[in-house]
Amino acid sequence: MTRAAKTSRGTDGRVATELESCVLGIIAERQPCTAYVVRRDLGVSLSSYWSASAGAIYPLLRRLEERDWIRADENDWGTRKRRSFSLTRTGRKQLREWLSPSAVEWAAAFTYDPLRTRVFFLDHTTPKQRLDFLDHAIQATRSVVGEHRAEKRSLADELSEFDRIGREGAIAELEARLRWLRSVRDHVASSESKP
Amino acid sequence: MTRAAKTSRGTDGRVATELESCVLGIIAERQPCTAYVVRRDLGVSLSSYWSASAGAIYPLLRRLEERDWIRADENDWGTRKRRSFSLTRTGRKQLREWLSPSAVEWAAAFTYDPLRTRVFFLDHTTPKQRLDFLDHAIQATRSVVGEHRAEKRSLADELSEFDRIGREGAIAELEARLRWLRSVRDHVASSESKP
DNA sequence: ACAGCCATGTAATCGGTTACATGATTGG
DNA sequence: CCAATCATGTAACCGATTACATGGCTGT
Repeated sequence: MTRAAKTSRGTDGRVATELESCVLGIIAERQPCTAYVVRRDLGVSLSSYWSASAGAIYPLLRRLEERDWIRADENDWGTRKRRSFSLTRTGRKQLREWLSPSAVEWAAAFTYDPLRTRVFFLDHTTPKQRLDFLDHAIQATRSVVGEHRAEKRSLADELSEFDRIGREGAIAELEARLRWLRSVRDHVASSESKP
Repeated sequence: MTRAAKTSRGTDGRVATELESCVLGIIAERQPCTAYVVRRDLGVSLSSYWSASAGAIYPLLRRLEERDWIRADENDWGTRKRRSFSLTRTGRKQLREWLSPSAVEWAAAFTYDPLRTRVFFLDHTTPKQRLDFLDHAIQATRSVVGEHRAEKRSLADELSEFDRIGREGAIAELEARLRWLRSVRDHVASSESKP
């Protein structure tokens, strides 16, 4: 994705990827916390964007540590170490930078929706396939909205204020997508029947 | 992002990334066309997601050629070759696969919005910074919506049906995001004044 | 003739993915 | 005790990014 500008320049000139910043945020919320907690939080968060795979997170945490944005206390746990991370002063600064107006510009311009991308090319299918695609898209989106709503309800009590607000935002955007898909479907169906 | 599943399995078992599929779509629309045209089309398309950089496109086209999804006729142009690409039969099949219901599931689940991601962590800023962030976000989103509207209007005549529809979708989602941001802003402002 | 854009590429780098390995803990 | 799950990592790969190099065309 844009992959365009997925990084934002921080206070010390260092750049952080979105994922790195997001992890900083999670650590801020849960510190001191382990890599595992970071992964789990990331997994249940809205963003279906990152896989939260170990191969992504562990090296990332090492990077953050090297930059002195996070610090780890080690306590033992069997033969292995168990490391709990907290933000450093610089890390907190970096996080605030990520949440500052200066970072907003490109974030606001960001739009990406793989369903919509496909719609652009729908004229390369037969009318029947088109309707088929749209019907499935509507169905799938509906069910995703449902899941989000259910999850929000079931988590209701344990969600922080901004967690709740964020989830509402995701639902609102999905609903807009759904309304649009329906209008496309209607349009296609009607231009179908009377040409 | 989930980066997760940014690929979809095609008819012959081969997987294609979203970008690869998207390029197949562009070639279908413009064939025979050069790499440069592909890049330009991608650049003006809605998706701020890809940079449409040469370093992405040229190797990608080579890949598609190796898989026999596209074919190039070469005509000379000075000392260099100028290659014009068209879809092969397999390529067309692959494109239709990408536009089939089976690909819809994960595409529908995909949500990502860097502004929203940030809102999740807004409790790690001061109240003042929060409002600042939200005001800028609203402003930036408003202006992006404006640009899209203007562009749609100015291109009106040369847009294909689904181009126009796709752009409307992008605008609709941005407007939903904007409404949500405003409600967040109001909420934050009011919970601010009477704590 | 030269500046500036159009156009085609290559090289190095890097973040994130999948797949794998392995140790610790818990529940039946 | 054994299976399942919790938890911590590593290795190989790969698509996309930035930065660079270079050739051809166009207008003044």
